[in-house]
Amino acid sequence: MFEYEYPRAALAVDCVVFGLDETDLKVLLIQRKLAPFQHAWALPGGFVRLDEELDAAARRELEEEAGVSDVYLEQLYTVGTLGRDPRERVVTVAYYALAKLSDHRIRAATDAMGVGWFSLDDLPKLAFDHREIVEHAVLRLRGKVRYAPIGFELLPPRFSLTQLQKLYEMVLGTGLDKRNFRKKMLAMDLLVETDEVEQGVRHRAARLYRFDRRKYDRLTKQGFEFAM
Amino acid sequence: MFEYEYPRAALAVDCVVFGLDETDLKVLLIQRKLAPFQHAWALPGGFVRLDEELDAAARRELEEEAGVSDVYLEQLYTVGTLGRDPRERVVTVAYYALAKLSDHRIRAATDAMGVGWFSLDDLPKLAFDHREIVEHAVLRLRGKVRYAPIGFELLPPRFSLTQLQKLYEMVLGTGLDKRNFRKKMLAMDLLVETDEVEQGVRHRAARLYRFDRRKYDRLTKQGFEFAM
DNA sequence: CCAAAAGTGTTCGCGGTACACCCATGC
DNA sequence: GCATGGGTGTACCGCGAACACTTTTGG
Repeated sequence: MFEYEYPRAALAVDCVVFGLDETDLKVLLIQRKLAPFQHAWALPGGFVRLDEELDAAARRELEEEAGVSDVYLEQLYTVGTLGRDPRERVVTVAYYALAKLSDHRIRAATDAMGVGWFSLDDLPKLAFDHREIVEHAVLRLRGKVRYAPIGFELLPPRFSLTQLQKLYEMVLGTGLDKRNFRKKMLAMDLLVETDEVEQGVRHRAARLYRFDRRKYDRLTKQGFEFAM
Repeated sequence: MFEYEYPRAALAVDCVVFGLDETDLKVLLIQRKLAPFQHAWALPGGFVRLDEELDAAARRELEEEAGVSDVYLEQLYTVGTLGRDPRERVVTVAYYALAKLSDHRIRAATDAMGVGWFSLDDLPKLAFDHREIVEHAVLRLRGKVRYAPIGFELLPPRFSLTQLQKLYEMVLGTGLDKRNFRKKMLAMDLLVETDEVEQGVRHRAARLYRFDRRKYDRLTKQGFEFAM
């Protein structure tokens, strides 16, 4: 047992993991095994250990609860509303993560009972205030994807411009003009044309590109700002 | 005494309070009375009570330690780096606040030994990792002031366009063209011309304006986005 | 040859930027 | 009358937006 002079809140982390399906932007949820909210869907997360960094705790919980690793992870905000956990005061540091659903390890790891990918407009009832956290994460993603090259974290290492555009359309919730999108994206000079093309499609195969992080870092140091 | 099955981190809040002097953007610091970092300057802040919301804790500490109330307050991010407090694990939710230094109550309240306003480029050595938190807050303020009408939180209720422009120049750290600034700001149609003018200046007195929050809220609902 | 999506240029209008002088006021 | 900052307009350029057809490929 551990004793303190004043009462202390429990500290947790929760993760909103986004993944890009062929057709949809999805969120990773797990089914709770224990009360409260037993059997309800919830964000992966759990308590922070005393000797563990916050983002390490987030990654550990993702691995333990959903088998997910190697994601882009960023802190979202911290919620500590009184009564948000019926048991006791729990303050949770929320994170959002971007996973490459094209990564077969992730597909395999999350292919289990009690772990699932849900479309944003088809979420089940969520435990605690996790619904609000997801909403918040969506807004953040929407804001950030326009000013930072994080969209690429949702795509395979090699992708077509159409895939990239679809991603922006899903995240922003709007249609975009193909010619203008390509012009603007290519003009930033951050994509490298590979000599590969799409495979297994029954129409003209699209050229694949990769994101050049090196170049991005270099340009950024010179004051360049990503914008879409 | 309070007992728990697992060890728990202490939870704190810290506030970076910005204020706009005649000449400078300043940060409010307090001088620590107790170890660790006794006598060092630090951000106002303290431990969160178990029955208290996070932002309420931030406001309470501001009031208790610096006599400051009625500020614009927004969560910044949460730091929990191991070893950041030499005593034990402390996780702190950082906030930033914007205070109207024109408000005489604030000037009076912070006019005490152990409370001081410091220019950003003349900060003393700070306790803990508070220096990093301040840097982070400056970046956030710089990013946000361009896309949200929060600059007004630093000015008196009635202000001249020159004051407003100086504010932007200080926060952004760049010079701005007077005619273009006025054109753009007035074009957003969020400022209301009052019939007052600057007092006690020995040159032509500037017209004073006020920010019309109602109008801003209305326009925002219609999809308008503030940008400078 | 047909279906499906890839790929490609031009025009137009608005908004951002650069730029300099006269005016009002207090002392 | 002079010093100090207040206040104002125009020209240009670049970027974002609108918009449609030809090409490639697999079946």
